[in-house]
Amino acid sequence: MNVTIKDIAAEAELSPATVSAYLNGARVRAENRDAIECAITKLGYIRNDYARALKTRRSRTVGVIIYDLSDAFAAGVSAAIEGTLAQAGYGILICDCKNTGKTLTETVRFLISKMVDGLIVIMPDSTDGRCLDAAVRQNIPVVVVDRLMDRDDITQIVLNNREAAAGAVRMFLSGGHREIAIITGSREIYTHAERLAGFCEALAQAGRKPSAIVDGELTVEGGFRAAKTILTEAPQTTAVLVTSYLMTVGAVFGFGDRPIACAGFDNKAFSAAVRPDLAAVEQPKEEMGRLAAQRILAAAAGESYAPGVITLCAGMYSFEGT
Amino acid sequence: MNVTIKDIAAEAELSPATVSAYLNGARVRAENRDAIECAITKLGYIRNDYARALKTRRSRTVGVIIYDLSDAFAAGVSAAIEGTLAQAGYGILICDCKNTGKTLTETVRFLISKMVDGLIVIMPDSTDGRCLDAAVRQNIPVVVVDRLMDRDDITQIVLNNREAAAGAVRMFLSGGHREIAIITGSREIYTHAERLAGFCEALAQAGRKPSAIVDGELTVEGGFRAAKTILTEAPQTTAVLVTSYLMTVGAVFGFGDRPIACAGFDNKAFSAAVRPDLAAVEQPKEEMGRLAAQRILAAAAGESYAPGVITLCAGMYSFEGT
DNA sequence: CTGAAAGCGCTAACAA
DNA sequence: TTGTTAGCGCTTTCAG
Repeated sequence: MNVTIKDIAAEAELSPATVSAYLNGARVRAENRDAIECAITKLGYIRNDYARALKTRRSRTVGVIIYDLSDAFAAGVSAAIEGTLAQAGYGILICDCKNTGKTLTETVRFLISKMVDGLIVIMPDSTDGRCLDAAVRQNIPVVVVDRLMDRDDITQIVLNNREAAAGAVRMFLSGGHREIAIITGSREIYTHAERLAGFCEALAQAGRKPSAIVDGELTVEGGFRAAKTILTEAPQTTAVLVTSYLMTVGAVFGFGDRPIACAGFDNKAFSAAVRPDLAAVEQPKEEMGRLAAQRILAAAAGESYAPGVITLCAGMYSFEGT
Repeated sequence: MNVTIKDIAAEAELSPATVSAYLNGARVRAENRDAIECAITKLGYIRNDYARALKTRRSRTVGVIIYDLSDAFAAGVSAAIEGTLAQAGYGILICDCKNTGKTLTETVRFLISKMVDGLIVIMPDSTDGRCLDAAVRQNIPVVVVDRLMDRDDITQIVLNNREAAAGAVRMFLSGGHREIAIITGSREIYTHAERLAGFCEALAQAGRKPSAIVDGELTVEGGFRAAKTILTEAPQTTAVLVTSYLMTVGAVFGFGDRPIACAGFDNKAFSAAVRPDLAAVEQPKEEMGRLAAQRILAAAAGESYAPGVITLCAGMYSFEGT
């Protein structure tokens, strides 16, 4: 059997309540403090957070639901969430929907059964917002990152995707480009739909049309093939916006030596290192994660939970003469 | 207040014990089953796993400690762990040491306080194995992935890194290459030290010496710079082994059009998509994660926990005429 | 097949 | 400041 607060109390010849109080920061007579500390190290006591959570009704754990842990964006945001939360003594329970095959609703229930103090969802797809009902009903603060859902009782954090894409287009235009194409992902995915919309709007504003709109799989290979498609079907193209990082890497290879200007998302490090002619829209992953975590922490600390939409701006890095 | 098993019992006019028994798979009279199910959906009951864990002494949660969630290898292994564990109804509590700044010992204690049923550590550095003492003392099964620690009371899962590197060298040799270099990471890191050792051994066996040994930072940029170094300082080089994925991508750019044969780690998808001349050593991330998770599950299921070292073999993909 | 009672380890009143 | 008591929500003997 494990060593409990009772054992410490016995060893220190005090009551469990006193030990508990001390552990929670209350003032205790110096000699008792020493006795407790001594007993703790001697017996190797580690506080049982489950028992504590059961009593206090706070688990100091938050659930993070993401579609795919292997995705760099999601992993980056998750890392920031973890960092912020860990600093406050919280743990994170991660659920990767992709390889569990469970529905969001089931996953939410699973996490509720784990008594999470908050829920952060990073799911790019277009699942119905009702899958969060159970959590909201239990007053669990919910933050959705990187997409918009049709509900006003949760916090949503998104990038200004339209403006980010439009910015890239304007950069191309002012650089003299007139035949501008886009390599994008499925319209089912919020971010890609928005980026495409921003792209088209900015072009329309300049009185132009896209030289090509090519759908690609969200992989290096997808970007590679999409680039080849542009080369053959819209050879007049001189500039291309690519709406995801992996596709950007593939597209760069696909274009090879062709003098085609490229801008992508999240490829800042990649560009800075090996392709300084490649412009990058950089999503503030750290900030998104930190904000999400802080929202949960604030709610857990009793601050009134104010749902709403937080829209962040992307950084634009143009490197050498694009 | 939340709806508990008592509420269900009251609603169904049964005792909590009966409801609990039913929930745990015991046989109940059909009418009672219906009454319980009915009450559950009516009241929206979700079982409190913390209370259950406290009683049963099993949290159905395992802790995963990794150095950096943003690292593709770690994320891939973690995803496999998550998938396997989720299927068994387990949750995973992820701790990213890099951005919490906590020591491994502290993190282990944190996870113990969360009553984890097992611990999986994916830390490439050379931290002393004693940081796992607390977990072992509590009979928590521990699996360490991707490095070897000097203890025989835990399970360790590693790749046969030496053999993997040697295989790449033999491939180069049989392809007619004689001036072979390596771009590698810090010797402090188990995997890089092993791969370098295997590289040197295989060359020595063929009576040759490395044409260059270049240390790089484990990033795209690091690989890029290392490639440039080889170009200037060992221009006779015709083949290069790179010991990490990001460095491989950087090196490919660094070498540009030069006719230098390359082999890297974990770049299979990348190569298949855009550089079919690039050979790849592929680490079985999924298998590593699955094995780790299964070990924990087996131990949790009461099977005797047999510590030891599991050595896996890498896949070798040579693509077009390397 | 069902119920009563005890307790997992902890905290929160309240009393001393 | 410290101790007593009760109870978080669940499971688990042991009777019935």
